[in-house]
Amino acid sequence: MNKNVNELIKPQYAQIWQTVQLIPIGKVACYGQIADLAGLPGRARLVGKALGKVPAFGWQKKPVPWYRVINSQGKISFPLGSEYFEKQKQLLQDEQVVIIGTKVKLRDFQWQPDLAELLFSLEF
DNA sequence: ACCTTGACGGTTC
DNA sequence: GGAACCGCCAAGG
Repeated sequence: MNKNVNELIKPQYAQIWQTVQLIPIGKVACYGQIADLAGLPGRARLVGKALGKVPAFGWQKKPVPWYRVINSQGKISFPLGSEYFEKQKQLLQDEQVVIIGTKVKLRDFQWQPDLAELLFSLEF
């Protein structure tokens, strides 16, 4: 039909990846928050699944900053001490995000998207 | 078509 | 704080 067929095969993933790309450097977002912004309210688990399938070399020529997504309690969702836990922690700290123990202070670092800006960026 | 799997979230105790 | 429980539902087998 058209060249967007690839995106239509897994439309949910595409929307999720696109939304994650909007999280600014030095900020974090929750799985549920991304789901809501992507137009998939209540599907936080799907966000986790989609992030697990992020293309290693980016998507639409841009990287998907998967590490800026954490759970609603401000915690990294990988098992403490696992390879990916450490990797995510490191990448966040590289962006000056402060992690106390295993938690990020959401009050200070959670992304608060500007509605107008969002409407401009997302075209569903 | 049925069953299991999730990088989850909220509610409750 | 934290642990147990349950609802959620697309995707993949």
